[in-house]
Amino acid sequence: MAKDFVKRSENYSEWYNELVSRAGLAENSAVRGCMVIKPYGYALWEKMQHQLDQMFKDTGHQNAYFPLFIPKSFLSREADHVEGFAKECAVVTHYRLKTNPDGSGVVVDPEARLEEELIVRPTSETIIWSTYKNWVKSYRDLPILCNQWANVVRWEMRTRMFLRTAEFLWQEGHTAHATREEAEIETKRMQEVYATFAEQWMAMPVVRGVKSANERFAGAVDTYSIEAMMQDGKALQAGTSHFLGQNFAKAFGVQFLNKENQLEYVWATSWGVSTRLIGALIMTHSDDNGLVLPPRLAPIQVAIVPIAKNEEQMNHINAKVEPIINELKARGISVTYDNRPEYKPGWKFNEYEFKGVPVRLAIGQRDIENGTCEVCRRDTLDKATLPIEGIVNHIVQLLDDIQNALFRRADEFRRQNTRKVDTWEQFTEEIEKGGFLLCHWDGTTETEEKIKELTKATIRCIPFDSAPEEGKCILTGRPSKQRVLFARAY
RNA sequence: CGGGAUAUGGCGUAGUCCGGUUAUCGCGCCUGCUUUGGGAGCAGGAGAUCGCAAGUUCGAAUCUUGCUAUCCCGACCA
Repeated sequence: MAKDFVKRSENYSEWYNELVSRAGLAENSAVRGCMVIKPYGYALWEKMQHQLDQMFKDTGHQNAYFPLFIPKSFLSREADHVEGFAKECAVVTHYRLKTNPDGSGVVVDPEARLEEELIVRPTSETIIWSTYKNWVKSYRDLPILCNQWANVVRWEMRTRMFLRTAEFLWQEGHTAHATREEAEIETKRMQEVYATFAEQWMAMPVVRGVKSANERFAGAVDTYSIEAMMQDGKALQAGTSHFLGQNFAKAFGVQFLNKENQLEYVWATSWGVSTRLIGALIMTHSDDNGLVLPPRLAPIQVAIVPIAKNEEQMNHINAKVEPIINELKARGISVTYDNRPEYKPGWKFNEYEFKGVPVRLAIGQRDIENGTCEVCRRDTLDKATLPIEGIVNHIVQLLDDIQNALFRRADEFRRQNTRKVDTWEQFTEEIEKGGFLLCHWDGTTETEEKIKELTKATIRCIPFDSAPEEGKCILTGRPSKQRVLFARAY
């Protein structure tokens, strides 16, 4: 057990913050609401990025990059869009500083005021659609399937590392299509890409569904999301894919000539996931001993710790371990051999547990004599002493087992904390326990907002796998044809 | 933007009510020796204009006023 570490069950928020900093993922910066992603956290992000990027390319997308700054007038072209983002935009008004006349530091040069203010992108729809206008003339120019890896700024009042920071890293895909059908297929395809990534790579089960009007992206016709359940029972929106209809095409005048030589507006989608996924990963698997990372995303998959009483023993162990390292690397497994003399084995054990390294190998004099090593798996902390002969095959299999076990554990947790609720009384009681509640809802925004006001619970999504079923709205008693997913959310 | 709180070595803190030697302790850091199968022990050492500014006083981390920053609770969070 780690020393002085806040327990998950005692204070989930504190546990989360301390875990993020002690595992070396990130820390709060001098700039309010912003976060420094440390090397280990960034290595994890790079692993995620790499896999997602591959999946985007496999579905026909290309990367591009658009400007950080958006002219203020662009943002206001789409009415819903500007309303949704206006309250959280950072604005650039000047382009120059000058020495303070009283000699103390620098001040903004009032002469250098921009004619039109620039907005630091909170999302790039507007700048991208103003660009796409020039790219699209004919049906032959379609579809446009672009993705950008970038940072965005949303001036949030209250922030939380990885989950909600003023600046964050993400990818945003923006596509243009000739037909509604094609755009709708694209929207769902990307939602499925996200769901696959979450489940197969992050070992995090998600609910696929569509957002209610209230929770929809500003400017979208439909928003599809993947929703995950965190260990404290709260929901986390882990990724969204929006069908934008022709809203942005009309706002920016993006038209094309179809085969019949008629002018048409293009159909659009946008979709994104962010470094918030790291927060999701932490809150899905980690425990009181620190981070638990799924093997497929862990920057370090295997850590090897030698236990030597003197230099001679260390030399023996070094020699014994070298072929194991080479073989692991040859199998595409990332491995760290930590023979730093300044730290003791116990310290290293704790350190790698904190960092969530899936498999740890310990080799000491005892093992050298017996031709064995100790294998410890991070998810269960089970230890086994096994022959070195064939250990690499064992590790390859073990990494696979851990990946599957993590998913099963998270899936089981989610199943246990998802309940059907049919009365208001039951609802107010159950929502306090956390978890997902499947309930009937009359389909109106007013009811949804009333429920939010009374219980802080929101409709996370209308799940795709929710079968048609006659019922009565938990609040109003009006008829409903399907259950929707309620939860308190991050 | 409302309500509450805090600000002391790199980090976490005692001291503040009731002003008075050289500002407390732990972690971390440096040096040395002994250690190494679950965060080692001992000895020595470095490191602080007590958030900033002004005031009261023989004397301020401590009292007063102003400012700044941060945290928590609300509001906000496509």
